[in-house]
Amino acid sequence: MSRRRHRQRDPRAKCGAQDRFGLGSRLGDTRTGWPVRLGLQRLHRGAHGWRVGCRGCRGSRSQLPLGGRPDQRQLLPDGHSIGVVGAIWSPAGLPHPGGRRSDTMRGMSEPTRPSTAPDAAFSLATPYRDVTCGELRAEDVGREVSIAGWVHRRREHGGLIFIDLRDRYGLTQVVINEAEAREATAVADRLRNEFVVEVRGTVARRLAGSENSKLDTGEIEVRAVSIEILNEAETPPFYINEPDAPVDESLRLRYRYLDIRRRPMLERLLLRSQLVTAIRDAHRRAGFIEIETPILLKSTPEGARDFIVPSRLQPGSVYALPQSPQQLKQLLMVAGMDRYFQIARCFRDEDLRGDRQPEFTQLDLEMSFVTEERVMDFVEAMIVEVSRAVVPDRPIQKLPFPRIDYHEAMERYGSDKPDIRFEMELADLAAALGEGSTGFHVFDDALAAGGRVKAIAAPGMADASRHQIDELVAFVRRYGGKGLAHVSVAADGTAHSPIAKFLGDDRIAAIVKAADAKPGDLILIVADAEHERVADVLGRLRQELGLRLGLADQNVLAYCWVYHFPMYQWDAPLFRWDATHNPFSGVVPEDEKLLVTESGDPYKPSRNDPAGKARAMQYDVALNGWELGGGSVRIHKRELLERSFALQGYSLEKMHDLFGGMLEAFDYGAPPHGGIAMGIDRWTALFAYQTNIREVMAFPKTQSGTDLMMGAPSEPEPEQYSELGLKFVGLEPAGGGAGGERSE
RNA sequence: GGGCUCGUGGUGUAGCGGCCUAACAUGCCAGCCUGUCACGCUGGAGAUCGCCGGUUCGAAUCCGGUCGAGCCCGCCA
Repeated sequence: MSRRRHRQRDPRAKCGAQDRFGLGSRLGDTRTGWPVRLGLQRLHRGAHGWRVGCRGCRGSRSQLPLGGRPDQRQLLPDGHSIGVVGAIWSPAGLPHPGGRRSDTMRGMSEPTRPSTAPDAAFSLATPYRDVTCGELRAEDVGREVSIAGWVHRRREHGGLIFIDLRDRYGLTQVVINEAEAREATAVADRLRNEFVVEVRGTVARRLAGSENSKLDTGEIEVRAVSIEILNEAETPPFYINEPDAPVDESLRLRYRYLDIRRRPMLERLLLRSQLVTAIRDAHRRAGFIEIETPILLKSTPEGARDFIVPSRLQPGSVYALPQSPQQLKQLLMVAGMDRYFQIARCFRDEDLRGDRQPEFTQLDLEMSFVTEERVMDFVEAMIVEVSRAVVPDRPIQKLPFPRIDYHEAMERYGSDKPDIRFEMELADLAAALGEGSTGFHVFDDALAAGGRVKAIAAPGMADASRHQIDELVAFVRRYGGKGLAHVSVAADGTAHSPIAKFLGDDRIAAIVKAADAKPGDLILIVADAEHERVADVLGRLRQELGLRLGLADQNVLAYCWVYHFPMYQWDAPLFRWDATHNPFSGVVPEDEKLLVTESGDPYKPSRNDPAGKARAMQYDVALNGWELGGGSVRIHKRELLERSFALQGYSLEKMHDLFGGMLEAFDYGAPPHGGIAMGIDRWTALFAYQTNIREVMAFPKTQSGTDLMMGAPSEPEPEQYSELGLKFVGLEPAGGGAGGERSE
């Protein structure tokens, strides 16, 4: 059984991006909708043979032994297309042990396509239906079927009533003819949108000329013999049958179960399911095992705020929900699991954003006996495989992914998650401004204080209006920039700038050159005594302009790595070094000697310690300007871990209180290990052309952390307080109620 | 903790000091219609403009507060 192409009228199809995201590309005809890949050019190391099968339906697989080499692709008379669908690995084998990177890529690049269609062995028929609303075709004409679903729309023509019946799988037109089915007509008269009904009838070809090419089931209709109302429905609070009708989001959240009936949410949840399926498949094939870790954990003070769960059995004590399974996955490496992964729910009690929810999902993985390169190689190959499987139509900008040193990323893009879909890189103007005073005190002051003057050239913005410039200045100030100087390069190549009278023409010309500005460009200059601020402000400006000016191809997936982050960041008020990412991150071997203090006492860190220069074996993966994931190779030796923790301001005692179990475990033979965590919500959102992860979550929370559907959070019952030995303090006397301040 | 935006029949919007006894589209209800598929036609019901207070002869419209939602800064190892 092949579940065929499901395409519907979708007004968003006018938008190329949305069209590409349409179901058609993924739920495509399993025989023809799947783009043919020319697959493996040669067998990579570690593989035991080719896996051969129908590239379309993935059925009838056979295996060829090592050495055998099937033709790329062969079409069989029955329509199956035989070709290489993958490689056979030794049991749970490593796809490319020690393989070169190119081998890695090739080895993992054959996607196993996740499908939401069930296998033939698992019928969707139930006592209420023989078929779903998406599967009847011309060849089914004459069948007597029972079909169930929601009333999508009703069209009445006197004695003739049409019902579009909807379920997850599609839309099928039911016709009720008063002359043929008097009782069914009486029932159909009562039907309203979203009623749940079961229809019995005969599949018939539609009258010539009345086929609907917008529907997969458009060649046929079900002529109703009888209709049973399984459940009536209130008129919904918003349109379910108009996918592009705007609806206030809080209303959608309050009635999320109705929102999910709508096509766009359904599509996104399907996409998410496919993503997770592809992830699981890629990991299984690479020898990873999926292990669940506890949700009730021990609270640690660092990082984000913990969600706290009071313990009834241990009154006065609390569990914490995991911010990530970080320590547990490292313990699994100590436990010898070698390769672990998990689709893990994580919790952080921090303020929300469009890309941040209090609970979210990570792909969490860890590998033993690895180096940074080894982890990045695998993760990259996995990402490529998953991307090609889930969004096969979207090109990946560059393979292998660019690997950019942290400092280089900050220099060139002003961001540790650069959007490399467009250029507009940051240019340093120090050399162009020359020695001595520039004549413009803003620049002079910045440079004299050891700061920077940097610029970007915004293409085509030379004749920006005063209003536009003001807007950019406001933007810059929002992120702590003091101001924004600009030089516009006219079409004839001449440069104009309000600051030309200070700098002089020579310096302006040098700036144009340094910024690599073309005629028509607008050079935007930020100066600050703190070079981090210059990078941050210009980086944000670059990202903003890249999107506003349409420089970024919405369809491209531009993955890149940023690696060798600084190990620590000085925390002035607390007088200690904070781990920039993960307190367990390892230090780059040649920087290990830097993990010392000026004072000589490891427990007395100070601002000028060599540790400030140490680089971590830390890598982030960015996608189109979003931080998609981050990880590191960890410290696996207790001595070094203690030294690092000492710099981070932990006394030996505190260390043992907080990480005692972990440190003890490291005494029992911890292998070198490293891993990464990736944001599943963000990944899905980017795949779905969304900028808000709520759009890819079934039941998200509002920006104030409430669930508008369930009414969470809510005040506990008095018995719950007493059982837990809790007492709320500081709530307003009456009507404080839900959503009040947290109390421990 | 802070800044900005929004809140008008079921839904989406218009109205932004008197012309509003609040408009439009859609939905809803009723009637007609035997080939529609965003069916069509006719008629009808439905909001006092989130809430509280103020300014004014007069407030949906201005001001203050409050509640809710969104975006952002801080925060998020």
